[in-house]
Amino acid sequence: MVRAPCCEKMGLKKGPWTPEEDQILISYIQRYGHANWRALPTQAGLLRCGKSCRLRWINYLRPDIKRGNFSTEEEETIFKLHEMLGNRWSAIAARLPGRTDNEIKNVWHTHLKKRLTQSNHNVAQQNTKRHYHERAEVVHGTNSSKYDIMENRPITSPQQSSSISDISSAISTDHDNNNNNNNNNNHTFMKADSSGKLSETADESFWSEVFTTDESNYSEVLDDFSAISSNPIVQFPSSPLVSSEPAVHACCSNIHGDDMDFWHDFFTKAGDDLQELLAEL
DNA sequence: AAAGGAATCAACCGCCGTGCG
DNA sequence: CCGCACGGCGGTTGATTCCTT
Repeated sequence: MVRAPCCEKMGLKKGPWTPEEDQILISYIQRYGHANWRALPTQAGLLRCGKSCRLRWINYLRPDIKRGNFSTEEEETIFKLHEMLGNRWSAIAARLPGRTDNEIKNVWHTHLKKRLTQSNHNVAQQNTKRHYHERAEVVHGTNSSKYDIMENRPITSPQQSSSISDISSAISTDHDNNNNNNNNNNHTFMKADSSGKLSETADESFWSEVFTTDESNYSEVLDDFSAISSNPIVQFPSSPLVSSEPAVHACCSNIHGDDMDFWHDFFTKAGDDLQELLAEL
């Protein structure tokens, strides 16, 4: 049996929602839930299509929506996640409790993108290969002068810092200073060894920079990577400050044959020493 | 105070993946 | 397996508000 035709557009209202419509939608969802968006407006007595009802609820009427300006911490998180995920607004929103994809998208296009452009303009994009070479040394522990053991993170000069860290510091240095201790665990990334046990490895900025060296869309790369790995570790961490790179790192241990060659080439773009790093995995 | 441009953001559009029949 | 409805998503629009001159 074929389903009923898609929403009848005749007579359906468009444009801004009135307070009365909002109240009808809120009351209905509170009482009956929203199992079927298409049927909802008819049952609730609204002259709207299901999509419009869903959008209104998701982006505006939900009780857990956080209104108001984005905090510095939230903006910083958006920068980091956008660097890693691209325009996957729903994925970014999932890591920002109370914020919607639409809201984040708007903030990005109205505020943050401009800041990013300005930041990129100011940051020198020089000596990339040398930079990753040094970073690889850090991972191998052969260049302790560039690695703060106590802080478990590399020491970078302003000229070497990534776009992510530049943006972050541009937004706020106080926040970082106040939260360094709390965030230390988030900056420490893990990888799986041959037994599947997690062990400590490079820090967050290291992996961010590895992946941002490639001009291609990071999210596509990540998707490809996840698709070829059966490692159950491949999960997006729940904390908004933790990127997906450790998961990518972890699933290297399951990659063989042609796939291994692909990723070998991919990492080669970031510097010859990274070949050794991948070989370790 | 008025006009015009810029910024903001709610809402729509169209596409895509998924699941049902 | 195919076609369709549906939910979800990202891109875009346009009305409104804010700012500058």
